[in-house]
Formats: sequence, C-alpha cells, structure tokens
Amino acid sequence: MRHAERWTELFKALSEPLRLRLLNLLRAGGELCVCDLVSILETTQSMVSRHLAYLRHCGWVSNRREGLWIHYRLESESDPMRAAILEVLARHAEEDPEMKSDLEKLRNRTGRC
Amino acid sequence: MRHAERWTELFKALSEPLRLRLLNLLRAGGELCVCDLVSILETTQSMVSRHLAYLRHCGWVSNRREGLWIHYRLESESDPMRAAILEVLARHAEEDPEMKSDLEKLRNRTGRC
DNA sequence: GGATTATATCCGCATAGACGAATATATCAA
DNA sequence: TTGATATATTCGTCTATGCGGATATAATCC
Repeated sequence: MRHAERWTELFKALSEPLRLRLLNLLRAGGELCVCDLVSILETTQSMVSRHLAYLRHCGWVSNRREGLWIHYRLESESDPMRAAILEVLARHAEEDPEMKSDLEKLRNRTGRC
Repeated sequence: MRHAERWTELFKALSEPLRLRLLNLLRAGGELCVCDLVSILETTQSMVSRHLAYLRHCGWVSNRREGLWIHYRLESESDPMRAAILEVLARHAEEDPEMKSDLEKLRNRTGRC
C-alpha cells in the first residue's frame, strides 16, 4: 500500500472521539485492560471493544490475554509517523477537559475491575 | 465545541488521500490556485474544488480571488495543533512516492494554467 | 450582450462506519 | 457441568461522505 493510503488509514483512526481518547489513555497508561477503559470512559463495553478492534486492525494497538482479562497497549514504536503523532497528542492532551479528566481517572483508578 | 471533537474534525480532514496531498502541496507551495492543483494532482476540477471546500469549512485553508483565479493557502498559524501536525507531515512527506512526485511537479510547474 | 475560462455546487447513487441491543466466545471457579 | 465474568462479534439501521457528471456562478474579453 502507498504511504498516502497508509497515512489516511492512520488518520481515520483518530477521526473518532472515543478512539482518540482510547489512544490517549493507552499512551499515558501503558497497558490497560478493557474493563479499566470502560470504567474510565464511562461508556458501554460494546463501544470500547468495537473501537479497540478497529484500532487493532489498523495496527495502532495490540493485545494480550491474561486469564479473563485482555490487556491492550500501543503498537507505535515501529512507525515513526505514528510515534510523531502520539507525541503531538501528548503535548496537547491536557488542553482538552475530557481527555484531561480521563487521565485523572486513570491515575485514581482503584485497581482491578 | 470540545477539543476532542475539534481534533477529530481536524483528523477527519486528513483521512482522505486527495486532501492529504492538497495540504502537502499548500504546505510546500505557499499559495496555489485551483488550476495548479488540478494539473499537479491529475484529477478532475470537481474533485479538487470539493475537497478544497471541505478543507475551507473546517478551517484548514482559506482563499483569495484574483480575477478568474482563486488562490488557496493554509490557515494553520492560529492553531498549534494544526501546525504540529503539518510539521510531522513535512518531515515524512518525501517517504511517500506520490506526495514526493506532487512536490516535484510543483517545482517544475510551467506557470499559469 | 455573448463567448470563454475558472471555479463552485448540486444530484443521485454507493459505501463506510457508528450506534444500541442482542448474542457468542472464552476462561475460571465451584 | 453449571454459572459467572470479561470480552468480542453480529444484526439492523441510520448518517456521513465519496464519486461522476451535470449545471451554476463569476469574471473577463470580444
């Protein structure tokens, strides 16, 4: 695939509020399980799972099973373009009240679901 | 509008190959008229005009009429997020054969349409 | 005014993808 | 095996948006 298309795929992943928030959380939180994300984002499990699948299919994240839980993490080291975009996101995330609040909830989360 | 939504709008603009190429050209070329863009991108006037309208409506570009011609330019100075993304694009544009070729055609363009 | 050129917009259609709700799958525990 | 929990996927529907092709608008020139 040409870069131009790979890049549009990459940006399409960021063109949805919940996916942007998911990436922001995984960027800040390292490895997180689906139930953490559901509780922080205050939405349905279906929504989170669906958008994580989207992100997985286009190479933004990968996952790992551990018993009942499935942990997600960013998969961005390989691609400098992705890494650069995440850096931009990191620099500006605190400007958005919603993402900022997501990050606070991430820090204060009580532990396992 | 919340940032998260403004940002997804912003990324949606980049989620289409022709729009990405348009932004890349305007970034490198300063101010360009529609006919320049049509000839460089080798597509229809309708396509270019439509996508320029999209970019105009979401604040990525603005335009200026001069006789029959309408000149487009980036409108990114005001927004640090946009500026940062353009910088990333600039750093990686040469990696994509298509965008690279667009830039070469831009340099070699003969002048007025 | 009529013709020409540059650009914008509209129409009809096709497809991607977002959603809620329901259901399926996988693991563990009793 | 049965039940409970965590996660994934499917279904039907709805909206956004991409496209080609046609047409509209606007400025200029004769």
